[in-house]
Amino acid sequence: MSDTSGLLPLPLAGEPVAERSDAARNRAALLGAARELVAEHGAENVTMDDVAARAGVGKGTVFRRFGSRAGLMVAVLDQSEAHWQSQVISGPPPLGPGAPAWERLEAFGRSRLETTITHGDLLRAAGAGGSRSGPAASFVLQHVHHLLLELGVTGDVRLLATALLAPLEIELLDELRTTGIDTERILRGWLDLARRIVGGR
Amino acid sequence: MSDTSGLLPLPLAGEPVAERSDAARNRAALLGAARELVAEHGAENVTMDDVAARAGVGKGTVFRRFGSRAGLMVAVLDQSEAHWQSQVISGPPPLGPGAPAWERLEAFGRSRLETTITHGDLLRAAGAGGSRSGPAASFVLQHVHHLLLELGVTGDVRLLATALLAPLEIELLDELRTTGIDTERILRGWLDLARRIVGGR
DNA sequence: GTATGAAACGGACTGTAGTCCGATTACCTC
DNA sequence: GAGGTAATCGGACTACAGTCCGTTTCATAC
Repeated sequence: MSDTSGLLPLPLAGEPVAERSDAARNRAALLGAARELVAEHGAENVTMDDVAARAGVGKGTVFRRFGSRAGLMVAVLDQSEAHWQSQVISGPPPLGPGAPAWERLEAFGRSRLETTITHGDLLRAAGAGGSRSGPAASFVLQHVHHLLLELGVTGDVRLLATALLAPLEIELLDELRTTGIDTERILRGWLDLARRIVGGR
Repeated sequence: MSDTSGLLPLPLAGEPVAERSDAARNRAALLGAARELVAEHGAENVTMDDVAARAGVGKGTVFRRFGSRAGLMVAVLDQSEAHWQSQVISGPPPLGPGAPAWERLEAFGRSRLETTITHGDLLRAAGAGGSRSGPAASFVLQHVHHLLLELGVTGDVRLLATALLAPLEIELLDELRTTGIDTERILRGWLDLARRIVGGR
C-alpha cells in the first residue's frame, strides 16, 4: 500500500503499465524481423509464421504483442514513417515549418501522396483502418488540422481535415489509378479540393 | 467460322458471353442463399461453406461465380441497394428528381449516410473496395457527378465527386463514431464539405 | 538466495478463404 | 439422337490468421 520508495515503475498516466523485459525484447525482435521480411518480400508475402520464425519466438507471442496482422503492419509502418514525420516537424520548408500555411499544405499533399504510394503494400496489409490508426495516422490528422486552423478555416475543422485526408487513402488511390487516372491528375484534384475547403484563393 | 444463323448467343459488346443454364441457376441460388444467411446471421457470420451448403452446390462453384467472399458480398449488396436506387431515379423529391440540384445533393448525403450505416456489415464484408466496386458503387458516383455538374461545378468533377464520397465510406464512419462523433455531426460536416466544393452558398 | 504470483511464452489446434483437378453436364453440330 | 467439346461442378486439399492453455520466466518481497 504505502509507497515508501519514490523510484517505482511509475504507473503514471493511463495505460502503459511498463513492459516486462522479455516482452520488450521480443517486441523489438519481432518488429525487426517484420521490417526485414517486408523489405525482402513485400508486405503481402509475409506471414505471421514467417515473422515468428525469423524473430525466434512462438506465434502466440506475435499476436499477444501486436494483436493481429494488421496491428503488426501498423507498427512497422509507424517505424517507416518516422523519417517523414521528422521532415514535417523540423525539415526544410515548405514541408517543414517556416513557409506560409498554404504552401505547407500544398507540400504536404504532394509528399503525402508519394509516401502513401511508396508504402502502398504496408498500408494495404495494415487493412482498412490502417491508414487511420496508430501514431503515424494521428500525426497526419493532427498536422492537417493544425494547418487548416492556421489558414483560418472555420466550422468543424476536425471533420474537414478528415475529409481532406480521405481521398489520399491507398484503397482509393489504387482504384483511381486502376481506372487510368495518373498521380499527377490526382494531385491536381486534391489541391483543388484543398483550395475549396480553405476557401478564397 | 461462317455465321449462317442470325440468332446466335449474341456475342455483342464486350464481356458478357452468355452464361450456361446451370451456371445461371447456381448464381441465382447462391445469391438467394447468401441474402438469406446475411439476413439471418449478419454478414460477418456467414461463411462461404454455409452459402454453398444452403444453395446445395459445391464450394468451388461459389468461387467460380463470385471470385471471392468480397465479390459475393458486393453482389448481395447490389441487390439490397436496388430499392434505394429506384428512389433516386424515380422516387419523390428531394431525393428523387424534381427538386433543385442542391436540395437533391443534401437529400443524397442524408440518405446515403443512413444507407451506409444500415448496410454496414455488408459493406465491411465487401472489403475496402466494396463500396467502390460493383454497379451500386458506380451508380452512386455517377449520381453525385451529375449533381455537381448541374450545380455548375467546374474543374475535375470526377475527382471532386470521388472526394465528396470518400468521407461516407463505412470504415471512416466506423472510425469517427468510435471516437464519439455522432451521425448528426457527421452529416453536418458532410454538408459543409459539399457546400465548400460546390462553392458560394 | 528463495518463495510466490503474475505475466509472458510457444506451438499444437481450429476455422475459414481460396485452389485444383478429375468427373459431370449443357449445348451445338450433323 | 449420337457425338464432341468446352464450360461447369464439387469436395478434398492447402495455406494462413487467430486461439488456447499447460509451461516457463520475470519481478518483487522477505
